[in-house]
Amino acid sequence: MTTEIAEPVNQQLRLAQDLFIRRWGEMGQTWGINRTMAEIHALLYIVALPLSADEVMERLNISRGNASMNLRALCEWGIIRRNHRRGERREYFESLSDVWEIFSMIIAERKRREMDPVLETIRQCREMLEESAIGKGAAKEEAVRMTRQRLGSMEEFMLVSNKVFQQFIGNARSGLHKVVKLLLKAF
Amino acid sequence: MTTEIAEPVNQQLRLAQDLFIRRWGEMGQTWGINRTMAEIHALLYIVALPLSADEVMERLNISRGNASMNLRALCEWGIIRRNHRRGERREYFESLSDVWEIFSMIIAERKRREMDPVLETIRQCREMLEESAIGKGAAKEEAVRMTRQRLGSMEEFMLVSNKVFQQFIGNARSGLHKVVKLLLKAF
DNA sequence: CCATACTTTCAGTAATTTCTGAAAGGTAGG
DNA sequence: CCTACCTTTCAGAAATTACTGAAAGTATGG
Repeated sequence: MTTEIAEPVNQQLRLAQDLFIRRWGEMGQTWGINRTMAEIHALLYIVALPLSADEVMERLNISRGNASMNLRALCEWGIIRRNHRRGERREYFESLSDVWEIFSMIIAERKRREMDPVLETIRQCREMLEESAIGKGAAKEEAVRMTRQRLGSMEEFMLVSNKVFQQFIGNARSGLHKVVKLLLKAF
Repeated sequence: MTTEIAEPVNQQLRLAQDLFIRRWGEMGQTWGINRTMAEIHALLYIVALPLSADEVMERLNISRGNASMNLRALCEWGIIRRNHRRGERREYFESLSDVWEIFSMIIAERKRREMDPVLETIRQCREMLEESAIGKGAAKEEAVRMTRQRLGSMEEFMLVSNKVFQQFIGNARSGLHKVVKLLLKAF
């Protein structure tokens, strides 16, 4: 009974989901995330159900290998979860449901992978330009002073950003809402 | 006189700058910015001086065409500026000096290019799933309800984020410092 | 400890992105 | 309106990144 009535609805649902998935994939690309990975996450998020690798590969028209690798990467980012069912061998995957939590995970991971190494490099650069490394008089040279100043500003900016992100992460869902309210009131 | 003393210093300065440039280029890639574009910006930022296209291409070992295209893209992002000198034909380029301002520009541009289109798509998806589009009973189907709920959460999240960014942008340098202090005190 | 039912890996290939260099396009001064 | 000097464009080449599919790996129930 349900099927006869539901068919056009399911079609429409599918269309809407596909639209979202495609757009999300495009956005991912411009943020350095490969399109398929973004699409898989969009799919799991939008259907709001656990899906097997087979269902994912069929729905997105991708190979088994591709699905497997990207599902694993998404698990490593912590934004989808593996999901065993007793009495079944097949594994299912589902997206975290809370958007705030999803973005916390992404921010935390990006900080660790990308901000931290840059901070380390800046520290190294500053060491290379210390008086002890290039001589006392030399450190006063205009070009050196300029570069040191720029390194300092960037370091300060990134340290402050990191602290802010730390707060976000530490406080996850309720914290984020709180932060936002504060921000909006502050101006 | 200066040159004899300064030579090793300049070498060391160059090394430190190159280290920063290379790392910044790597980070750019993982954020969806091509390496050369990130490197050019890193160079202009770190030397804190206007450079000509020729100087850029020589320093980074890239072709004239590549330099030209990426310098133009950076200008479009608003994070470097063209710089004519009276009595000279050659153009010079320099980075914005304020890190907070640089990131404001980047955030504003990304919002416009990437967040806004996604928001538009979400609105479209929700329309496709309204009662008027699929029938009153159908709208109650579990799968439809779930997807609508997810679309709604994502839209809310992005709208709030956009508002926050708006504030950042509108307030630029002093505003950002203010925001940060508030945030850090809030917990 | 085998058969089954899945998952992961990875070498080769396809698709995409980025870069080059030469030609065409400005433009300012003469 | 030329010449000298720079900048931009873009077709083709190079480099990078993503994907496939088949073989190898793993775990579970009998």
